[in-house]
Amino acid sequence: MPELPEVESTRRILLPHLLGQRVTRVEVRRRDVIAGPKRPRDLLEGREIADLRRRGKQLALVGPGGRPGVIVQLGMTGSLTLAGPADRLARDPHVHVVWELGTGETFRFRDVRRFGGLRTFPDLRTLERERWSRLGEDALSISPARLHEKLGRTKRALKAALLDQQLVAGLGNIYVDELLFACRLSPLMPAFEVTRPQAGQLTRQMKRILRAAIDSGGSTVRDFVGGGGAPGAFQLTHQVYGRAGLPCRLCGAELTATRIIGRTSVFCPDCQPLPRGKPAGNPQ
DNA sequence: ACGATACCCTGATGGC
DNA sequence: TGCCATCAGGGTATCG
Repeated sequence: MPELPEVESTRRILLPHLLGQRVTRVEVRRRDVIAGPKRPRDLLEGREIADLRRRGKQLALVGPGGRPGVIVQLGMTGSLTLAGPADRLARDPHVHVVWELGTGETFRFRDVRRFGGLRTFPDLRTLERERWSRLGEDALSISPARLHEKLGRTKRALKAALLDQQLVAGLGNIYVDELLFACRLSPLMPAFEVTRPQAGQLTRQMKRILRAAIDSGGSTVRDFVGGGGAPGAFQLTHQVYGRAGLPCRLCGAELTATRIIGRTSVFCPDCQPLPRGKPAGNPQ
């Protein structure tokens, strides 16, 4: 499922094909995946694509001078991929919006489960004010001090806090599990008990893991495909995600699965022990 | 205000 | 083979 690395991979693949290209036509096949005005011009028809930005797991298509701005949220199963000129092929019921470029290339928003969607804004300023200001700092740029301060202000389980996009933007279930394993921290420990050195380690490992994942084109779990339609390869290196019941790669203990805020969470009970005392919040 | 929970949705999977 | 239940989960609304 698309988290920061998958979104960034998508951005990098699309960038050279989209930047400076004029959108000749936008075909909206499913209007209800779009929030805000849904006229073709609100989706950049007739305009050039001036920028492709990312904050956390969100991508924004930006027109000249910042007008208009369109947020693309991939959700669980969404993808934004390049394709050839028009589709004469069989209609894919999960392709909801198609952009045609002056070059003859197209790109499309496809989302099977429709947890993702698009959101239009008159300009980038409004987009930033109304949506991106609500997101925490991007996981690739947050400082240890800032992360420590934010974690210190919540009693939730550490994993719940790291999944909160207002606290830090970009982490999802996969990378949080991998991050906590790399730092030997229990997903169930109270966030405020993270020490300053541990926050430093979390920050470093977070960036290391995310960068490595970006370099391998993202994780392909179920049906993520990058901007070029090819799957990523990072799932080959997962240490805990999807490995419940299997032996820990470090100590051999059986990896445990539990649920934290409704998410399956896998960790090593030996390598990631609870500091002592009780877990945070209600891990139901 | 904060934290927990329900809900949206479809496809894959497993049991019978 | 088919049918049903279960599971996956990001973001948001809503509840206490």
